[in-house]
Amino acid sequence: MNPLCPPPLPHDTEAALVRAEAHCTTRGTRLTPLRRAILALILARQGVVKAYDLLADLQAQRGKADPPTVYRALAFLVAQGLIHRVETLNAYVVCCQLGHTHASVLLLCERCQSIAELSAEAELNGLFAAAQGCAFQPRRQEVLLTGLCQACAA
Amino acid sequence: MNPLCPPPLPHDTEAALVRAEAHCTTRGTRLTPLRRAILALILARQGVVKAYDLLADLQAQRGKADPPTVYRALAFLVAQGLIHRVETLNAYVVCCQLGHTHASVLLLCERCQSIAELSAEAELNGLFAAAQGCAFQPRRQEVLLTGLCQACAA
DNA sequence: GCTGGAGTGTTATAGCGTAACATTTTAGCC
DNA sequence: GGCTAAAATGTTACGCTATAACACTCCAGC
Repeated sequence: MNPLCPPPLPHDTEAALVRAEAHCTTRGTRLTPLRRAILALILARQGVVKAYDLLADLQAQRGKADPPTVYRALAFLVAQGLIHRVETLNAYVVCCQLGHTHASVLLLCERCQSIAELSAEAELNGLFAAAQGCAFQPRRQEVLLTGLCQACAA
Repeated sequence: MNPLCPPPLPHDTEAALVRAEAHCTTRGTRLTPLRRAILALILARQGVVKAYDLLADLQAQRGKADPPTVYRALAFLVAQGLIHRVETLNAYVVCCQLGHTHASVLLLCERCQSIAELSAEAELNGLFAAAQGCAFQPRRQEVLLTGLCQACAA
């Protein structure tokens, strides 16, 4: 049982898109061609992606595109739990566990900038409990650990 | 033992400045007049502060000021552990526990935007351990819980 | 007094994100 | 099929956030 998330590189883009489509259908939302295209671009970049990079990609594909187009699609994908926003980087990563709303912990390598996703339900629940102990009602979390990935630490 | 951090409002600005000064002296760094002034402005605003608000304050005080002036001071204060940067908000808050490098967990109320700071060493250590279990070497963390503060939940 | 480094001033610009409104597309209904 | 309301997208313009690059000042230590 490896809690680390994805096979970091060889995303199977097609399969991921099919899964995303099913995920949206289940939720009664629509993965429109535009949204699907942008998700595909994110998957194609395999890692952390910036909005304006996607904008450039989209412009390359279609000749013209403006920021709101990208940002709206990103907002939708985040809302569906298909991608995560990484605040520290002003960037986005694909979620590796769509379908089951999970507590995400992101691991960012400060050397190679790679991102992995950790499943740490128990630890996060501890954190939530601690907050509740202070009469704070947590609803969602943003947890980013910065450090060295296995490869870079070697 | 209340893990929640500060008396939320009545910061004793003078005392905090004195403490900050001592903190810097200990570390061999200099809380220059400019840095001190900006820290004072942050303290005066009692809560989460945006860089350009500080810029406006500084301009009001001194007639002229430019972004790098503020950002350099903020970078210094963050480096000294005197304030925290809140990525999600592109904003800054005073640290309530200067002097002992602590693992900060921020609690942001999504209704009134107030920020509190939680001491949850044990839970964070659990998180670090989980990351290390995946051969990731964490160095620092950014943990933000969003939800409802005691007042707003009532 | 010279020098090097830290701190600050100044100008310009890059990067990130959204408001507001127009237009098109879609789904549901008669 | 045609109608309507809501959702989605296109388009324009702009505001906020942040940093690069270079000049200048100040001060400690020799």
